[in-house]
Amino acid sequence: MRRAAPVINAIWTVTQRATGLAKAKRTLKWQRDPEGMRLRILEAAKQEFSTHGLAGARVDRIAAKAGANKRMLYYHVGNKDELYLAVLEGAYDKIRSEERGLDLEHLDPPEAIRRLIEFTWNYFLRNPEFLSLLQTENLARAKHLKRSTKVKSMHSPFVEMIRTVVRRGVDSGDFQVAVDPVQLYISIAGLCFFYLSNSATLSVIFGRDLLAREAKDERLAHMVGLVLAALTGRSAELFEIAKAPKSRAAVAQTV
Amino acid sequence: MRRAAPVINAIWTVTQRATGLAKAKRTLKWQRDPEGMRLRILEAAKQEFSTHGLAGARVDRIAAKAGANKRMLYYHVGNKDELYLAVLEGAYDKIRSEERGLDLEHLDPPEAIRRLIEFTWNYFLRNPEFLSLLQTENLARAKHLKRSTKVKSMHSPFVEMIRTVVRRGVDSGDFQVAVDPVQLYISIAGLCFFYLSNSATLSVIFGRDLLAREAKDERLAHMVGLVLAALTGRSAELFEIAKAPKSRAAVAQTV
DNA sequence: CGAGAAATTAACCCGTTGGATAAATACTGT
DNA sequence: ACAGTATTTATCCAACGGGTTAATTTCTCG
Repeated sequence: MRRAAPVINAIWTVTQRATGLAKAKRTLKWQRDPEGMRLRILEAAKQEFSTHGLAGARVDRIAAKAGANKRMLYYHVGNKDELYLAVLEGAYDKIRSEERGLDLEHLDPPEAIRRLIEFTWNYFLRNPEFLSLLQTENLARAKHLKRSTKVKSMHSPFVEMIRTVVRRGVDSGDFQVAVDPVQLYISIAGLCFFYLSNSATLSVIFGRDLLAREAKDERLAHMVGLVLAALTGRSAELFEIAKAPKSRAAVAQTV
Repeated sequence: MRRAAPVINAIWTVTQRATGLAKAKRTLKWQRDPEGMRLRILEAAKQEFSTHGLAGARVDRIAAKAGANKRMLYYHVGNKDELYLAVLEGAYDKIRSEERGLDLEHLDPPEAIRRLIEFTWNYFLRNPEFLSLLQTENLARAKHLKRSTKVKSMHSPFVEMIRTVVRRGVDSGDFQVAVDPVQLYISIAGLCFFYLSNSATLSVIFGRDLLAREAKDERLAHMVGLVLAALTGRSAELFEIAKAPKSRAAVAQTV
């Protein structure tokens, strides 16, 4: 916590006065900005909850990070639990909206699956807080999520996407099996999620940095190869295609 | 837990006096049992840390659950952090020892892989606290694990097992690719881990109980099918074999 | 421009919690 | 049996942390 709220607001104020209003009649100690404040609070809370978990999160730290007075959290959002739930809902909202942007319908089935895996992988990489929040919420046995009608109404478009892609793949002969789309969805998410969410312990156990550039590339190739091989039945080719020369060398080394 | 320390000790004492020593000269208020005490403390701590996480765990609750005076935790193990690390080390020690008991060498490769998946799945099912502890530790970015020379020296025998199994499978023609054993290990663990550790949120999202008997059976079948199909290249047959009639119906329904 | 509402700050409250201190009791070897 | 040590109990406490109360300041609109 580098700095308390009033300071930030003071800075803003000074700047605005200097540039915008020329000669202000008196010194403004702070400035109103309810929407901005709410956003800063939620952003700060997201950081705090994802790095410290629910119980480990500190309300004072959230306030400090948001450049706000602690009272503001309760004024704009609610108590710690409500704050946490708001963050969680925001996180689900965000991923759902990005998921909707992914159009798999016009791709040929194997390519669609590849895209799906890549999206999931990259989304997790770009939003590590999402992973942490899910971990935290599961540690709490989804206690809060269960009370959220908002999240429950946000259906992922992926299940339906996968369903049609798989159907098309089976019809075209690309795929050999009509997997349950929910299972496949969970498998893809799981392959990505576990590697990233557990990278800290796994890195210690294996004595190598799983988040290094090469390791991540290799992992993506492996996952795409694994899933597509299972669906198409052509493992050899797929694994080869999936792997960059560098990665193949790494495999040879460890195998 | 069921009973507080003094009570347990009192009961023990009474029993022993009544049966063993006939007429005890005076009433014992408590009994010494350093080893037992330590075990009870660690067991209670495991429960507490796995259900509440590190920050959410309460030292007083651990003491109560262990049937001990709070002071005992510090006397026998150490402060909260040391207690947590001891629990974590115990958890790793346990899984490693069970892993060592799994002999895959004499099985034909596909069967070996199936056994491996089943073991992992069942171990996670039987030891949900292990999953929680890992989640907690990863939330802490493995801060404690990094300091544990003990855990770092406990190498999982699985990587080597997988390496030889894969090699044998490739040689025999059962497998089409020589996957990196570490990647495969992580994938198998991930498929199992994610489903179980995130079952709470996933169950809410999908509106179905992922821990119901049938759902679990179906999941295991799916995972075995997926991995073996990828390795052998014979997806259709494997998925069919893997699925019980009931599960197949479920798939048909959702596909 | 000024009064009332909205937003923000400042200060405090009080139960909780990890940890510590000291006293009491049980055990062990001699 | 008894002295010395190991184990356990009984209290205490200072800091922390979530939440609240009350005062202050800014903004809006008639």
